Amino acid sequence: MAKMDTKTPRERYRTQVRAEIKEHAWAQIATTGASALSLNAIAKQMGMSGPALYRYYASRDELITELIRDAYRSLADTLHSAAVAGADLAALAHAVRGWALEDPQRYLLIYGTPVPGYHAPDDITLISSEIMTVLLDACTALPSDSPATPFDAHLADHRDWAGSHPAPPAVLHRALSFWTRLHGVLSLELAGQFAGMDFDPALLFAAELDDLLTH
Amino acid sequence: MAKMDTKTPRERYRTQVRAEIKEHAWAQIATTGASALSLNAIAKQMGMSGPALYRYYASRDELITELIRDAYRSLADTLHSAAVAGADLAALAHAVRGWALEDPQRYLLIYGTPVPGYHAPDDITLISSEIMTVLLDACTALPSDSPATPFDAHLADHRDWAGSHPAPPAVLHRALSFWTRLHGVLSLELAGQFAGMDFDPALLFAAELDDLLTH
DNA sequence: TAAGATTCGTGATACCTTCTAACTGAATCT
DNA sequence: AGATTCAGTTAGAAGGTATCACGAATCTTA
Repeated sequence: MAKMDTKTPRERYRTQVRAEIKEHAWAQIATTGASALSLNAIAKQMGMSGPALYRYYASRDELITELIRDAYRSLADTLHSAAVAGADLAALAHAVRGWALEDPQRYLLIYGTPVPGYHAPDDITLISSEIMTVLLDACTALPSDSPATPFDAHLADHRDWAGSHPAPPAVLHRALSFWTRLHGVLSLELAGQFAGMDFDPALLFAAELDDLLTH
Repeated sequence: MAKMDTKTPRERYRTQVRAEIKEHAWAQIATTGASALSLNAIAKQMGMSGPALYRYYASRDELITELIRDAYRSLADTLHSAAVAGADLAALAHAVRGWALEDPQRYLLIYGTPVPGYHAPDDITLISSEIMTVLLDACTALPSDSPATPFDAHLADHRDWAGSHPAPPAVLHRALSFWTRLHGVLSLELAGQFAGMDFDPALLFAAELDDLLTH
């Protein structure tokens, strides 16, 4: 396919610098949050002066978009490799939780408060549908004996988002519940909303997951 | 109690300007998000020049904190008056959803991505416990026939956050599930994560609520 | 190998932002 | 009436994004 030798040394240098920029960006985001990300600060940390960074990323937005893309990619890969290793829905849930706790701001970059005007490029939407596919597969593999709800009927007519996945409405419903419920616990935990209360969020997560699997 | 005459005309003017500043702030937040809130822009919109605003709010953080406080207050009032009007858990859920859809950024200001360093003042924490109390009351009023889970046992020993509320562990558990599940659907909807998929989020919300009430 | 083209990094600059400081003028208090 | 308080102004520091023009290093090509 492509030339094996990672192309010219200049491009190698270029991609390496881009990677280094992203590493500093992640470090900064982890401590200050994405909204306070400063290209200037990154440049100084790397020993070069301000505008030099714009040779590698056209704008702050472009860098953040790339970070979002990488975050999605990382989550999709985590789930995919878990699924390949034979993970069931429960294992998938714990994989997501582990991934989120590894770097809370990375999770929140994807699923947290969005900037009103921002629209993710199509390739990112594609990755998110990859994730949904893994989820749907895992839900399909689960026995489903719950009665059809009104929402199930609605989903029978609104299943474009599942692409060509042959899952029945009940499975689509389960996938959505899985997503929203675990996100509910996880996002509140990561946002620190459970801070004062001293119960263990992991147990709430487990309880929600159990309820999801047995009902 | 206090002097009825809303105090001196100067203080009246002061509080009126503070209110006007907050109104402009909310308008700005609704369109640009809280992270892009600009004191300068607000000042210009009000026909006064930049630094004048610092007579009313010592810093950008102080203004945002006040907005957060007002948001919490508004949500607490909404829930409280609904409860007083005899709302059950389902009605409470719809009250929350209505309140959130009224101004998505206001909801996300409370429950969205937090700034890592930020710590809300105590009086805000107090309002949030007010909300929790209304929720616990509504959960108590509901029949509860589910078997005790391991998480229930854990909650029996970690119930400080419920204050002096006499709710049994199963009710505490239900309140937490109520909170996290509805937040799960709501936050993903408000964040636009359901954008591509064309199902109706209201029906997913209703389905989650129904599941919460019947199981 | 030498010339030409490309690309990297720099400093200068424009225009934002938050926020402090010094000053003016008007309203309020004594 | 005189003193004080307080709103609002301009100026400016410090820091941010982003563009531009220029020197310097490197790659390509003849």
